[in-house]
Amino acid sequence: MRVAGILLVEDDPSVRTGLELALTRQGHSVTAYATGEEALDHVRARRPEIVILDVMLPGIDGVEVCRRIRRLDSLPIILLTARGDDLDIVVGLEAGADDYVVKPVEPRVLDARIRAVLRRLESASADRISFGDLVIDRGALKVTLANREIHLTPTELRLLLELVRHPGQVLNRRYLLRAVWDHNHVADSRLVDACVQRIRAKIEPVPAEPVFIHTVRGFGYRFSPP
Amino acid sequence: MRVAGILLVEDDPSVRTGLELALTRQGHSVTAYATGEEALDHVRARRPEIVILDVMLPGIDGVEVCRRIRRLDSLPIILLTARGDDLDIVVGLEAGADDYVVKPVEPRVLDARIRAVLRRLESASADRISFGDLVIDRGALKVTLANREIHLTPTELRLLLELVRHPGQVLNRRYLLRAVWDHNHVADSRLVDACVQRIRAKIEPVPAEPVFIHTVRGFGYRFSPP
DNA sequence: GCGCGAGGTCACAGTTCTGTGACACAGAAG
DNA sequence: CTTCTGTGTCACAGAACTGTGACCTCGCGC
Repeated sequence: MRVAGILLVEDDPSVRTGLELALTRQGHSVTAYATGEEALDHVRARRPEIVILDVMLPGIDGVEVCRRIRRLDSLPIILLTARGDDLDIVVGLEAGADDYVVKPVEPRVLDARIRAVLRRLESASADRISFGDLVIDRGALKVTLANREIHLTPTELRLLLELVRHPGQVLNRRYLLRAVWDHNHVADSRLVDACVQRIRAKIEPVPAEPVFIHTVRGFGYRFSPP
Repeated sequence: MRVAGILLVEDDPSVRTGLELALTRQGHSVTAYATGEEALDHVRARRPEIVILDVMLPGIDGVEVCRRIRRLDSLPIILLTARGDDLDIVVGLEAGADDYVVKPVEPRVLDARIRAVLRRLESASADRISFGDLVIDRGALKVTLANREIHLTPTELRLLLELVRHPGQVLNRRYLLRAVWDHNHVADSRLVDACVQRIRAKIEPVPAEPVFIHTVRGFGYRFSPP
């Protein structure tokens, strides 16, 4: 069961307690506050995983709290409100909210929406890209092939990332020199070729018949997953 | 104005045409189909940016289409339906949808929800993280401070990324040794300290009074943006 | 203030990385 | 086939990186 650090902000004590209890039952870890100021302090100090924010708050209202949180962080925010007219929804979402839920809401629906938002965040911020057996973990700066770790040097990794960034496209040597080495090198040098060769030696099962990095004679190299 | 490649799937011709027109007016580029099969073919062939999917479809229903798209790709999906009861919402979201909208829906509300989902996707997959003047471009593996490029060595970059991954949290030396050097080193070594010092020398305006990487005596280091 | 332990700083040697040039090789053109 | 151009391969020297140990400094408890 996933446990998320939820920050709940709701001024009505009975609604707050009810939601807190329900979300805790769903397996979340919840911290609840009644005002926007407290919520902002909590965000600054503790960085919750997700914020659930009532719109009608005393003091700073929910939409404004949402805007201020956005200035601090890009963490997910779900707005919660009794007012469900179209303009409110549009304004709320444009303030940077990820979802807008109209009260009263079934706890399991809210839970499903929380999970949807978190799931999206996770899959999108996944630090790894994979092409068949080849996995590039950009968070850890590691590359694995069929679960075996491959050691790439910084230059090799940069070149590979640059190629991978444009899958299927042919990138010429001049472009790669600029992008990876960022100096305007002599155009005629074995530099790129040598680096490609070193990468191939590490990631291609049969370097002579490349599966990942293909040579396009007269143009450059193309990364295309098998 | 942002232009998104939207795939719209809706069997009712009048609703389909209406939404297509409205979304086009909002600046999106829309392709519309009436059945799930056509939609799946389109996803396979063209990879739209986002899919808006009616639940009640002839043949394969929307929720099932959603599941099958998820097997192909993690692209965002908004479910659209006339049935708005709680169970439907939960089932729809659990099938992998990013949002669930009940018809009839104001076009500008749908637009706002589309933008919210796309915004989340963008900010999460952004290749660059910035903290004040400090910008870490994980795509290009480059770090800039106040627009001046800072050269970090691979080990330094890894350590910085590891610290940045847990903003506000104190990470102890043992953890960092494992995460960055991944061997169980002698605990008492100046290794981590020396590396932190090297990073500070490069990114801290006044290394003696660090703004980014703070020492927490007795525990370790904490990255916290200024 | 004193002493202690934790962290900062530094220089250096061993290691790794990288750009270069020479040459081999392959594919296209004639 | 011959030639020509573009790419693959390799070894090597210079450059960059990194872990280590010694020593210095700071903060804290006494």
